[in-house]
Amino acid sequence: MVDVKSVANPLFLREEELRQAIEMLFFAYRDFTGGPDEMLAEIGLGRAHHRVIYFVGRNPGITVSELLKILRITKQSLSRVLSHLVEEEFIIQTPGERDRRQRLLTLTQKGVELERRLTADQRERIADAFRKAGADAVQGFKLVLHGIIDAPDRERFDVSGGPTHAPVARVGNKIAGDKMPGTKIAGIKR
Amino acid sequence: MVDVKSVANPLFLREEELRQAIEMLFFAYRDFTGGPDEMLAEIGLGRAHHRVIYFVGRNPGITVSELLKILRITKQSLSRVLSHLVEEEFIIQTPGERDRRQRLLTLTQKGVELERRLTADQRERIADAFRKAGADAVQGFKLVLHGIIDAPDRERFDVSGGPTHAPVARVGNKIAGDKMPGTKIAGIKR
DNA sequence: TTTTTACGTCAACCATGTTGACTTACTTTC
DNA sequence: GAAAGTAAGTCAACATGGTTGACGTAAAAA
Repeated sequence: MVDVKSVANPLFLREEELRQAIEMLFFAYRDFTGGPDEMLAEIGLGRAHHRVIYFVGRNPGITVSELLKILRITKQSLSRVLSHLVEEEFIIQTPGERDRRQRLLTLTQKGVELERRLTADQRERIADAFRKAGADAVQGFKLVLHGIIDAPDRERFDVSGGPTHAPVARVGNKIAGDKMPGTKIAGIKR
Repeated sequence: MVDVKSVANPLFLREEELRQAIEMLFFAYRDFTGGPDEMLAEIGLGRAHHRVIYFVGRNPGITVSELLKILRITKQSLSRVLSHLVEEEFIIQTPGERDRRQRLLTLTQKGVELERRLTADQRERIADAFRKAGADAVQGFKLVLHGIIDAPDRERFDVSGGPTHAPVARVGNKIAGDKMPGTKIAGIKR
């Protein structure tokens, strides 16, 4: 039989569609973090360490306060994981050149290796999903995620639709102004 | 100038694209849970309570063990939040008819109201993102998320591309067999 | 009747978040 | 050059929500 609701009541469909998205986000995130969590547990680290390692790896020389803005946690909370990572030599701190109050954070070789192992798992999961879904779906995926992210962080991402069907070398089209001089943040590298 | 890397080294682009997706997932989930978290804090509840309320609301009469499978936490952990929710009369437990060992979970009116308030925030965020991105992007979004989710839970979702351009009344096309007789789980309602 | 299952409970522990108060070193401003 | 502001760290106390392990009760299944 025909599903009456979807024909007679578009509002139900909308509600249903949105709930589906909410749930998929829940399940996807749960499974997305599952792999790394297991690896981390084996070496006595947690998800919080992963996040720090990830964003330091992504933004070498990042300052503590920049990292705090990304993670949206308190410095006391960060301190716990960060000092552990420094003790265990996954991360080194070097005083800033221009401002010597800053402690610039960088991964050590050991840190880089761990980061690779952790991210490899997630990258593979995403890559599989991308492959199955196809290039257009990937573009849609990014567009929607982009819209879900709060405005201040949204501009970290260029989602303007890279080379899918007709690869075009986009020349010097500024997408987001650098808010933090001297430091490129999460994913905007041009 | 043209970005040399994306032209000369497609592997770099791929790596870059995957990392971008990883980060967007992080930011999106962080912001996606932010709204409800604030509301919950005001009434002395946490994200864990939200998840329970959500999935009970979605699956009225769900058993404890089914809920545990969805949440992937221990029963001791669930017990803490669940018994609180029962005490505060957001949820009622009724013995199963066929199997009287079971405690079937249902939202009270108070529970339904809270669920609405919490989910409204998330639904609005998703709806905005969907509106901005367009129908095709939404379909891509779902397809990719679907691929990210582990196989066992994947079949909770019908992602076959509903009515976007040409609405078709799909007639009795079985998408996933019921694994749990008598109980419809998260998003599969036909 | 025995065994298995669904659910609950007590206890201890851990990871990771919070607030609040205070310190140190360095930079900026007047 | 002194005062104010800022980057980072620290100590302490607490909350939330996960974990393991052991044990109990009632009902269903073998």
